This record gives sequence, structure tokens and C-alpha cells, in this order.
Amino acid sequence: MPELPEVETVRRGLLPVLEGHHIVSAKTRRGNLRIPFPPRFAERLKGRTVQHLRRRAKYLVADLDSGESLIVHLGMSGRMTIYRKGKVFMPGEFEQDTIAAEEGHGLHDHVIFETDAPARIVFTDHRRFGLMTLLKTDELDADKLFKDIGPEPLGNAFSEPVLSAALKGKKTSIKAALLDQRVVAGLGNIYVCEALFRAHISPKRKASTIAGKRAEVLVPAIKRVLGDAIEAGGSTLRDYAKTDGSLGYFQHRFSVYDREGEPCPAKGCKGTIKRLVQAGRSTFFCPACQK
DNA sequence: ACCAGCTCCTGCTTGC
DNA sequence: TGCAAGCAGGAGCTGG
Repeated sequence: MPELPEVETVRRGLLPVLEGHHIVSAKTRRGNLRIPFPPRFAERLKGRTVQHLRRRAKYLVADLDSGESLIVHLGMSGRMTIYRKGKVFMPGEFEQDTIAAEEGHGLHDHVIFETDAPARIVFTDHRRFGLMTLLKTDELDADKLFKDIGPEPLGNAFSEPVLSAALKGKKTSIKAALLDQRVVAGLGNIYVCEALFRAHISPKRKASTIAGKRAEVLVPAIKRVLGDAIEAGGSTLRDYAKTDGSLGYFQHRFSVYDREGEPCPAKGCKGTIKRLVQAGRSTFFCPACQK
């Protein structure tokens, strides 16, 4: 799935067709994703204005003028695709006046929104690990989906003392700890590997030993890798695409992820990237320069 | 309370 | 070429 940079890229792609716009209609094409849709889901969205489209951890949050918020999680394979009327193509191509009727009716196209942008927004998720629900906007923070989520890594609230405190006494590996959304929000397998590489910290190191000096290195490493990835439009491996169907390209800048057997890219390091399995997930790292 | 392991689902890649 | 096993970016739940 989309990790924080991919969700943020999707949010930015959706802004022009969602924020400040009316939802003309919403349609679900099955009864559930990872969880069932809430009662009267489509009716509660119809005619509403999206006042703000924001992101919390890996969730997209669309605040509506009804006092409710539409919550979207892309899971492992969720995408949002925008089809727009009057899209201008490159010279030599035609200008599209209508959205093809079949857009949004693929096997795994589960939710279709029409907005007055005008645009059709299609949520596609072949693995259905994603979710979509509606919550009262002023009760979001107390909801079980959000109440235990840690600080946003790109905000000022994520700092060396905060990370140190969150890791204090943790016996698990730093790799597993950073995947825990209660410690810090929005990191997934790829960016944890990349951040630990940049910080020269071994993924096998016990989490509690990071507090202090190592956390001073790790916090900026996390911020930089996420910032760089957002700037690159996210990473595309298998299932992620931007809202216009194009691909992110940060994957070409991975230092260790999915690079088992390749030479370590760190300056002066003669190590080789290794793969190991932690908590059932692949970890990629350089044993020579990550200690 | 914490932590490792399992599970949901489908599709792509890999290896025999 | 065909087929089955293995693997995938998340995260909630179970049981030790």
C-alpha cells in the first residue's frame, strides 16, 4: 500500500476536484471493503460540500458541510482515479467531452463519486484491504481508528524527545517499532527500511536503544525520506498509481528496499544489501554500515 | 501490557 | 507452457 507519501500524493491529486466541490452522487458497487460501508453511505454523501481534504497518518479525511467526515484508507492496493470532462490532451489528440460510461465499472472498482468539478472519482482496490466510512468530524480523534495513532512525522510534534519517549522500554526491534502506527504515523515497510538506512541504524537493533543520540539522527532521516518521496510523487511498485493514473518515481531512488544482493550505495561502504524477515515482513539493509 | 504471528483478499512473479 | 507456491506497500485480532 500506499504509505504516507503515496497517500499525500493522492490527496494533492484529489484537491482540485474535491475540496470546495459538491458531491453530486456516490455509488458503492459492493457491500463492504475491509469493513462494511456505514448505513445510508451514499445518501449521507449526496449533495454535500467537501470543506477540507486532509490526511491523518495513512487516512484521507474529507470534512463535509454536514458535520461528518468521509474517511478513506487505501489499504495495500487502493487507488483513486480521476476522470475529468473536457480534459485537454496533447496536440494531435482530441478533447474529451464526456466521461466514458464504463469508467468506474471495472471488476475491482468499488466506489464511484461524481463531483461538480466536474469529475468522476473512482476508488479501485483489488485486495479490499482498504476501508471507507463516515464519522462525526468533531469525534474523529476519539474514534478507535484514530485514537491511538502517534504524531505526524512531518510535523513539529515529531521530535527526538517524543520518539525517545515512545521507544522507551520497547523490547521489539526498531524496524517493528517504526511500523507501529502508535509510535509514529504513516510509515510502512518501505520507508522504515529507507529511513533506517539513512540513519545508519540496524533494523535488528532493540528499539529502546535508539533513545537519545540515535533518535537525533533517526528523526531527521525519517522526515527527509518522506519529504523526498512526496516531492517525487510517491513510489510505485505494484499497486500504487497517482490520481491521473501516472506512476510515482521515488522507487528509482530506493537505497535498500528490494535491492537484495546489490552493493550498498553509501559513500565508501563496501557492503552488500541483505534481506531478512522481521514480523513476517521483508527488511532490506546494509549490515556493513547500519549498526 | 507487550509482542509475535496469523489473517483478510487478489494478482503478479518465481521456480519446478 | 502450465501450474502452484510464495510474496506484496496494512493493520486488527488472538493467544502466549
